[in-house]
Amino acid sequence: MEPASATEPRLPASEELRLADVLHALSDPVRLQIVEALERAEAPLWCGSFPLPVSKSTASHHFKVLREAGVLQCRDEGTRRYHSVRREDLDARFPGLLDAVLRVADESRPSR
Amino acid sequence: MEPASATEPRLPASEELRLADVLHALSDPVRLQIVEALERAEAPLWCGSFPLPVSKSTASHHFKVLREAGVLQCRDEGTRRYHSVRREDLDARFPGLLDAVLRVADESRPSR
DNA sequence: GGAATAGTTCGACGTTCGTCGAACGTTGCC
DNA sequence: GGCAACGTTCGACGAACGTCGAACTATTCC
Repeated sequence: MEPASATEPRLPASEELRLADVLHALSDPVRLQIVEALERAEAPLWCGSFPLPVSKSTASHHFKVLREAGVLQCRDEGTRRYHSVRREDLDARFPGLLDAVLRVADESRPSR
Repeated sequence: MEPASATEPRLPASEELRLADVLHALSDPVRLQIVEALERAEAPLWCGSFPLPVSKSTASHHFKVLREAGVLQCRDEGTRRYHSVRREDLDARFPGLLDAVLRVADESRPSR
């Protein structure tokens, strides 16, 4: 398949974001952890810049799910792919959703 | 297994609600439709009181998923099992989450 | 008792999911 | 060029999911 022009691997437009897709993307503990780490950080992070309890290929898969649901966007720089949360698009389409998810994410993770 | 004392088929306590479980429960279109209908209605509804695009056994399955995630509670009355959304518990544990989901659910369903 | 209604449970089926290691493509650096 | 770092893709695997119809239980009403 397309060698992936990579820098913009088909993100859904903000009006095309589907609630069920976003909720599904956020319903996995590893992906929740990714979104949380990304939001906690001030600057975009690349895939390998923080620890995840899964292999490299699995992590790549989770990032892809989050991108395709419209939760994350990315920007390639050299050999790294920097990810960040699509805050504005998500807030415009689903007001309050991400806030509600992130507000509880950090307290619910350790107790799990 | 247990013939299900039925009226209270082990709902998780409100402090035990897990975010990933709730998000997963809400990430299916049919279940989203159920929650939406229940919230739209003023009184609790029983399973067969509104149309769903699935069979009776599948609908029963979805209600069970929603109950076990802690999204719904039920009360048996005669041959009917009335369901309602656990509004207060959800709002206490995940403030704003249900509001955010339901705010967008009715606009995203027809356009889907 | 018998019939009707409401919901659950039980296989069964095909699909999707999460996970992995191995192989591969890019990019940057020596 | 060669090599290392980074991420994706490709099977493969078992587990979980969504769906169905059939059988079953419990309740209500005649």
